[in-house]
Amino acid sequence: MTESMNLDSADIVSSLEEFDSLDTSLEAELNMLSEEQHLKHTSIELMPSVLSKSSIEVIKEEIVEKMEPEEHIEEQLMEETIPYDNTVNIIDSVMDIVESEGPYHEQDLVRLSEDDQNHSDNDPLEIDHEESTMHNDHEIFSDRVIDEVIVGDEQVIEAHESRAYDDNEADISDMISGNVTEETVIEGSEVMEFEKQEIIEKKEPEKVVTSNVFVVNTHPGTLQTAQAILSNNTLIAPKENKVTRLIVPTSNSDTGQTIRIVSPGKLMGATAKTITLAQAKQMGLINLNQIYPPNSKGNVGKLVVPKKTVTVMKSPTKILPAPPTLGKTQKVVIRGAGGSLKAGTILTSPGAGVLRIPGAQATQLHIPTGNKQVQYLKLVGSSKPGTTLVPVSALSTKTIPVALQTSLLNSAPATFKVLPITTQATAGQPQTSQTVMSGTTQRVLIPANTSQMNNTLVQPTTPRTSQHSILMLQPHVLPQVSKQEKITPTQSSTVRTTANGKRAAVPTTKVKEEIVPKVEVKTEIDEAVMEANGIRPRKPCNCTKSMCLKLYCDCFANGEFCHQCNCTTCFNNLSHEEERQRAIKSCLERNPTAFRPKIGKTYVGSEERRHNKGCNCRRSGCLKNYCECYEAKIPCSKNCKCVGCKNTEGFLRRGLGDDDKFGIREKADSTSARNSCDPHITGHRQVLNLMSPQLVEATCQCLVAQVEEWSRGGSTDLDLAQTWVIEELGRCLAQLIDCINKSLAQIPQSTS
DNA sequence: GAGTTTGAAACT
DNA sequence: CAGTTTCAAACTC
Repeated sequence: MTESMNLDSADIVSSLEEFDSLDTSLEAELNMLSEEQHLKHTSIELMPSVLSKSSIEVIKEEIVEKMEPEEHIEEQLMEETIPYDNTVNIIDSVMDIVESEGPYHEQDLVRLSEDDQNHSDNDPLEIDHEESTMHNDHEIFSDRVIDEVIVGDEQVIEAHESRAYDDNEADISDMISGNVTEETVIEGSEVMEFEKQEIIEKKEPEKVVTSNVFVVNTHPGTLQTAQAILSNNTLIAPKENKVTRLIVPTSNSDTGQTIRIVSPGKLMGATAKTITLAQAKQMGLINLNQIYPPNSKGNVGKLVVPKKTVTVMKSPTKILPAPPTLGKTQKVVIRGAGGSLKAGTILTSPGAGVLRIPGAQATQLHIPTGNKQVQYLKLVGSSKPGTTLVPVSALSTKTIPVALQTSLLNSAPATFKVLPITTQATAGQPQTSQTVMSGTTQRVLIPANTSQMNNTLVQPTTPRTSQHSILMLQPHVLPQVSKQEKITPTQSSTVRTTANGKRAAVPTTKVKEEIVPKVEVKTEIDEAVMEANGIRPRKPCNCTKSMCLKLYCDCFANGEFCHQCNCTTCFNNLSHEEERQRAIKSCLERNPTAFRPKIGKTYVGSEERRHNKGCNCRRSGCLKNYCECYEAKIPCSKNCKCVGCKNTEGFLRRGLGDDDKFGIREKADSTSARNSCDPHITGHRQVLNLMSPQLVEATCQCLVAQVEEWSRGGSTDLDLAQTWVIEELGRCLAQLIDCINKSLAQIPQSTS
């Protein structure tokens, strides 16, 4: 990953943002047009071709006509969603797409990422077509996710209404219960001769006609196909079909027919999508090459695979620990070429389910940014013994630049378990090569073409990837790793302290290669070295009364499941996910930022991290670990309300005399690694010392801390992460320059 | 390891 | 918002 990934991520984010408004508009439009129907049914509406400009104009007029007599609806929608004019703009946007050729442009409905475009010729593209909903600004996660499921030769787009981590009671209830309230599937598949014109031309409002469009119940374990009822030019899916699959004849895929998916939504009443078949084709949703001919049974063809969905996600504004996955679908996108599993394929597994990938296929896993559930990928090679646990660090990277090695996937299908574990994974999992820790997670930086990665994961060979991969492993697996794997001397790592200052960490990260410099540090991964470096796994908690569901519990406060703790009556685990979610909600109600890092940055240009809330120490002088500031190895700030504070030295600025809150200056901790500017060393020697590897390392620590902080904050905004890192780099450079200047200014004095 | 101290979190 | 209680970690012996 690296540049390509960055571009890809940026483009994805951009695309999502661009589509957000359109999606919202479409929803508003559909709300107006099909309000009555979609309140009761999951329906699929077929519309005449809108591919031509004139047709679009017609539709535009129809929309206007339908909107005008319903001013109350319009007003409501304008309040909650978009201005009316946007609806027209949507049509224009659709028209633009129809008129354009090839991959999208920025002004189009969806702009393809660079990565996607690279594969657009041959590979269907995955775009999550997520239903947009109107949540308040406090929602934590995007509320809807569309997952694409591959079942054998079939692929289905499922539109889920995912959990909304929100203050909204209903949303929280959904979140807790794990309900999936909406699943809509479009699929071209085994279809009898489809008489499009017959359907379209039947416009008698109340006439019910059995169509040749089939709605398939795709509930697990069932595959009940029923002919959809055609009513008022709308195909009404059977009401009991919670998950429906529209079967469209292949002959229609290149027509101008419009598929309108109308599904009941809980938050805004109804949600809907309109996609023309031709548009879908052009977008890659429908790949004609994948339309299989009817089989020997005559009217049953194979499938038209809508390979693309479009996901619109709102940037999360809250962090939430380890969301539940019960009843949810996990999605992993296979990138890269090779085999029958083409790039862009989206694999899903229900809950902590299993993804089965045909052998020798995958080259890269992509975790959608909105998929908060997928935090670990447990790669279980059926063709090889052992498993590989691949944690996804709060989706800080959208793509796991980890290829599934061919050998792992050869011949027999590999099994991929998506484990909804935050940080404390199950012990005893055989792991990969060298690991380093990052607080609750550990990252592995794997040099490209490392032959030692044979049994685990290797870097994809696609040219857009860089020479490194990241694996993030749990601290507890380190001993196992050290026993199983040989250390690669060229592996890179850094040592730093996490945002909350409580965890020693040695992350190696390539989240933004061009931003985060690498520091070569030879590391032997064993506990002795870890301890010597001040690295240690997160401490287990000892909670006895809080059931680990209050912020007293560090595990819970850090958004982690308890694992190998000494706690009693622990509810901070998957077995008590419902209680846990309630507790999370409760904490968030008390303090919306409860799960955000306590240690944050000051304003741009500032040099230090600081405790966002500040401490309130009275007796410790802020010189014991009782003090959160001291524990985090940062000086107390103006945010603190401490009494008799002696923790006033600035991080990396000790001795510079500019950060003494109370004029008291005591060395707080001799073991602290925060001092990169020793005031006792002056002159050229000081300058040289300043330019030491330690300083570089410290700088990297700060940069990595930014990424981690961003990650822990639950944000999926890569631009924000980049901004943070750049700002931090600027601060570090400013500090360095400041130190050098001051050192140079002391040279005449020291030498004289 | 038991008891004490401490301060954040939770509660009123 | 302030005062009090609860809690678990840090600390001391």
